[in-house]
Amino acid sequence: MDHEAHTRKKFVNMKSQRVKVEDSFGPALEDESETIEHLLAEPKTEYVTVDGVLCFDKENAEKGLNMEDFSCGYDFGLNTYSGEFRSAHPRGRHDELELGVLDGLLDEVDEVEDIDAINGLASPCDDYLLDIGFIGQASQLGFGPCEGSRLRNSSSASQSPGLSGSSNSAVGISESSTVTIQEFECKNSSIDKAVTHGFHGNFRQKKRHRTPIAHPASINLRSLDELDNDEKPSVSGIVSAAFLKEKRLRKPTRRYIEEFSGKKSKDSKGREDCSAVTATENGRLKARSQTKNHHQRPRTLAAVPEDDLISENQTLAEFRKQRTRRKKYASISMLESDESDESYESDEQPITSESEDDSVSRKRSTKQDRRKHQRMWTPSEVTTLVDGISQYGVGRWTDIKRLLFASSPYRTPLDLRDKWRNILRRSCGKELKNEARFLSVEQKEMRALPKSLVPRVRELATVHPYPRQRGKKFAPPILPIASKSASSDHIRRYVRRK
DNA sequence: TTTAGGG
DNA sequence: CCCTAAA
Repeated sequence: MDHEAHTRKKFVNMKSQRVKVEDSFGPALEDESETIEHLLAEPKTEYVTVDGVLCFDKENAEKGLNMEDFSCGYDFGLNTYSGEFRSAHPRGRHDELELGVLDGLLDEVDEVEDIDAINGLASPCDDYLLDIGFIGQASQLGFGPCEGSRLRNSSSASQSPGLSGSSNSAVGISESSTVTIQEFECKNSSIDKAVTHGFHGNFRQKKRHRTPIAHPASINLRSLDELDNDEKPSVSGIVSAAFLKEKRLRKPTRRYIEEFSGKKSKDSKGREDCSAVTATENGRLKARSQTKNHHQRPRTLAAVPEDDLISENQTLAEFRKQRTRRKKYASISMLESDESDESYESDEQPITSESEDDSVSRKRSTKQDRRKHQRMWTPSEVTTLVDGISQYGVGRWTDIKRLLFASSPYRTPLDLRDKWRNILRRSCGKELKNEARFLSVEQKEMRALPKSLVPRVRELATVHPYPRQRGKKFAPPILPIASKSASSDHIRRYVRRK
């Protein structure tokens, strides 16, 4: 009795902490399962997890699929979990421990996905991992060493041996289970699909279920669609659960169809390397959601690793394009190791990251990926740029980059050009205009180009009317240098501009 | 692949 | 900074 109450309370706390929702749970719930129901319903992620897994489990049992390792490890997690909660026997002696651990686990996760959780629909991946971990915990605690060991076995069967040692600590178990999931995910795509599907589908359907395995492709698409639409409904759990279900039925976007028509033929196992770099990718939306796996290493899966990389490269031509460009410039100058940050670091993310590191990077990548870190132009840089322009001419951005900015990989020729454009705009047009009104004097100083440069800039500006100069109508018609041939051009410009 | 322009 | 069209 006491335990029950205590349990509930703890859970409520836990949930509200994680989802940051006012707990609307009824104060007194008759039986345990009821309680669980509510708890799960609120932050629909858990709910989904359980359902999905259960379904999956059932599916496995019925179909007798040959996914031993996965279904094994997973089943246990699930069975354990559901059993634990439905049994209405919180098992006094485990209560404290369990809750503690769960709490801890959630905390841990919370750190990782903080904001996402608030948004109601945490990014699927996060949930994914979270839930796995959660289940792992539950199983471990609920059933004690027995189940724990089984779980461990299952995971160790397909996973690196190191994890099998963590039989006793709850953390160890959860970790191993998590790893197992990831493992199989990159190992067996069909399973992956099925599971993903299960996770995001079947909200209220405890008994009936679709046949995930039967149509891996469609499922995959659908679940990916889900991933794609990470516009997170900021609704409370219950509502969004329904909403999600609704959304689930939407047909996948064209992009996904295209993208995975090629991919699914080859088992889309590891998507690691794309995930990390999503920051710079064009189709950012989708890739971001894949950040979950990006740390899994090839190691145990001798069979697959290359394959997926290839498919990845094939499908992400754009991305590759960008990346190669960056790499090129990176190779130009390897110095300034600490300056070449995100952009490059992300390239080798899969290698350096660990399980823990994983969460950190994931957080980061989900956050700031809209723009690649904006870097202020230092006066010296500006000087260099102007130097380069006067030296090599306007428009030779690549040359200038290569020769003068070789040491700053983050400045692409494009950046140089943009900067020049800005400089010009400022130097010729109304110098200060209105833009800097809110800036302090210091800031203005900082922002304004070095005085020594102004004359040069002006000079260059007169020589090379870069964009269509609006401000510098000082010497527009004259153009001492280019009298005839170019003058017509300029005239045309002026005409057109107006 | 690089530049130019527009956003 | 980002994106695209042109070259």
